[in-house]
Amino acid sequence: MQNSPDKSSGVYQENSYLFSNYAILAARLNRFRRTYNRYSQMSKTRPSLKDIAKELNISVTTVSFVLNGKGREKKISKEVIERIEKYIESINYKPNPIARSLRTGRSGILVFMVEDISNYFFAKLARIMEDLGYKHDYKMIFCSTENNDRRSKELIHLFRERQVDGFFLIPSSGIEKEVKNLIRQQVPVVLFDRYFPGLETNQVMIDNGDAAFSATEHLINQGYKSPAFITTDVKQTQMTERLEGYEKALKKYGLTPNILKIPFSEIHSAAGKELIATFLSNNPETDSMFFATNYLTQSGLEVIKYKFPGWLDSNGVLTFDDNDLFRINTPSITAIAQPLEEIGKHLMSMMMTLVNSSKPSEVAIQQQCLKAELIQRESTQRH
Amino acid sequence: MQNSPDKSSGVYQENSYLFSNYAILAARLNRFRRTYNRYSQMSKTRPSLKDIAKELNISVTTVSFVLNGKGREKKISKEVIERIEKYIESINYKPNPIARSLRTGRSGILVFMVEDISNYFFAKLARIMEDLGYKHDYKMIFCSTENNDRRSKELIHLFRERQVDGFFLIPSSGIEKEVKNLIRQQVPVVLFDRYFPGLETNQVMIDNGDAAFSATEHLINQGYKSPAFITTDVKQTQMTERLEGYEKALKKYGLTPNILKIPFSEIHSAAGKELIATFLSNNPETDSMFFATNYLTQSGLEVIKYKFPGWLDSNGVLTFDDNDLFRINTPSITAIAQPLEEIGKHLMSMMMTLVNSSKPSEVAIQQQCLKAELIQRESTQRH
DNA sequence: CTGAAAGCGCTAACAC
DNA sequence: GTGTTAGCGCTTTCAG
Repeated sequence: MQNSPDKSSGVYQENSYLFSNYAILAARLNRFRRTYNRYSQMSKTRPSLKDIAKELNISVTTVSFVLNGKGREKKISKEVIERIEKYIESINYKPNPIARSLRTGRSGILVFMVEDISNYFFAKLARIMEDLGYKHDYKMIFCSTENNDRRSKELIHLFRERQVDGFFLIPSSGIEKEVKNLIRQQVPVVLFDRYFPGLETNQVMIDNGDAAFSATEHLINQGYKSPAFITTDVKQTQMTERLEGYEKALKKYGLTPNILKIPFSEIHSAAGKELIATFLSNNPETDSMFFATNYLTQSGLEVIKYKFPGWLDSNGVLTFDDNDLFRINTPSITAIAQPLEEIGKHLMSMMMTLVNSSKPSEVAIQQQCLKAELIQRESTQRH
Repeated sequence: MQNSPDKSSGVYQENSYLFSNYAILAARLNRFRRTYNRYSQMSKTRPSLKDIAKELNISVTTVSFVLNGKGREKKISKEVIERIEKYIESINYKPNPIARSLRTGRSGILVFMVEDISNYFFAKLARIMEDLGYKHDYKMIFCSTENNDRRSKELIHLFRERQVDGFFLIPSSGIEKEVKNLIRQQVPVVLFDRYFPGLETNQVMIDNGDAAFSATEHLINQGYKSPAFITTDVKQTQMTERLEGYEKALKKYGLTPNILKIPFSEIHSAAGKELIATFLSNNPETDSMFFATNYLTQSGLEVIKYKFPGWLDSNGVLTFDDNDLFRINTPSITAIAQPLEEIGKHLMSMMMTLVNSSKPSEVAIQQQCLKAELIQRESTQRH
């Protein structure tokens, strides 16, 4: 028996190996050892599907089916379904999501990647998305890219590996290729805030150009003759469109544009504030400033407060992106408010159509362009 | 051969099963089918450890060891190590973190649970933690509990299941049991902002009582005779300590406390603002207000601006928690600033000692109580 | 209708 | 030094 009677047969060769007494005993020993370890750990480890099946004397398959609500579909008997559900309930069993992810490739997690989660606009939107995700049984996770390509790429990779089910993305300028890749690999992606002009993506934007145009027109209508535009040197759509809106309005009224571009790296620094101060000194005719983002406005207000006190008494200020404290400031600041709730709603509904499709890249491209609202406050009331 | 010669032997019985022609063939068929499926998917699927091992003609063990930097320890030859590393590099292989988590029970993720991620204080701290985590090779994820027990518990469960490696927690009042459980189960937990008086936990707090005392004393020294304290009805430590600090100072100077407690549910609502307005009307002797949190201050400033214009010209305002815009406001607002960077630093270093221990619950309890800083601004300068 | 078993990709105990 | 293999907990195909 120890030797295979027919060396030429693969089947027998395989068996001859199995028949070696040593091999058999070693295998059994191993088996016992595993089982032992299994039981000795049992007390600390949570019950698994297998445990439930064993306890109920049915197979894991059946339990799994019931667990995933496929009981009826798989024609499992009512009594069995009930018995399983009752037991699961009673021991408060929850399937291990990691194991499930490993098997299914899905995770129930959506990522929300913004420039800086501590910025008011992004933080508020994140909060809204967190609740919306919750409603759809998705967990949202957030991260800050600093509008930096390397960091964005790293984060995309990281989450991709962790099997997140979809990306809400404020893209930094150099990640077009990564975004394309995600889409090609059937990963649901929705862009917002800014987009790639050459790339057809699912996205929800606001009409930056229109909003900036109206805002500038508002300044002009209020009697300001020389509105300046304070922006950054970022070349992404959200910024270029705002600039164009401003320029278009000035052109319409035959005024001369006056633009200050602050390097992105300096937007939170003293050097950035210095640039604003210098600009204001060098352009004394400026009777109003339109800031392209809320952090620029903060810097601007600080400069005005400490270096040009009284400037606001006779001059105007207007900002893109609202903020609770702009309402409270004296004077309160006229602001272009993005419709956060609406943005969130559209983002989530687009994402849901994508995650529910087996071929997200073949879902018809969805694009939304929302209107922002100009909230007129004291800072643009001519006295 | 088909029948076991000795039915009484378990060994032979097992083999007799294996020897059934049908069973063997079915098994082989299955095997082939799987393999086929495997290869047919190959093009879309990322390379796995097994693929690498096959390609390099070595075992997965060896590759795994090298991958985890155990090459030297396991005495794997230099050439092999190099060969593996080069290949891994060349195909840009990254191990699947889900599979790794399933196996190891760890995830490389830390959770940061706060009351409301869109609140300035929490958002800023989150941003700091995100960067600190990154430095220690941990991914941070954030979520908002709304200081609500049910939600906190759900989130803790959710993340616990997902094998997060540790919790930074601002506990809501009713989750003491859950926190205890986590600790008992050897899950690293660090509390901050507030704590459970009866429970010895790893924590980093600030000296709320001292800060509130000094701030109140500052008001009194500035000549304010009747400072009011505007707080919420929340009974957690961060709030009760602030209140005590205020009361202690008033007592020291023989003044009468005047306290407004706004229900937590109304802190962001119009009703909350109404309460402040009513308070101010009913207590005309109030010559300064000390707000216990930054959102109360926002409400307060709004009420003052729209219902009591000019009030700030002769009265004072002071706030717990700083905010960029308090600096910019006119008048700029005197604030108690928490040392965010320092809090973050301590939180992370405590967490690292916990995650690096095999028995986190046996690590000596670590507690830090940091000092907050009073930043004097215009809103408390007597004119 | 239910069960057996493969396999997701990795780790690590153990064999040799 | 290196290879074999069980097993983490689940899903799902296929058999019967």
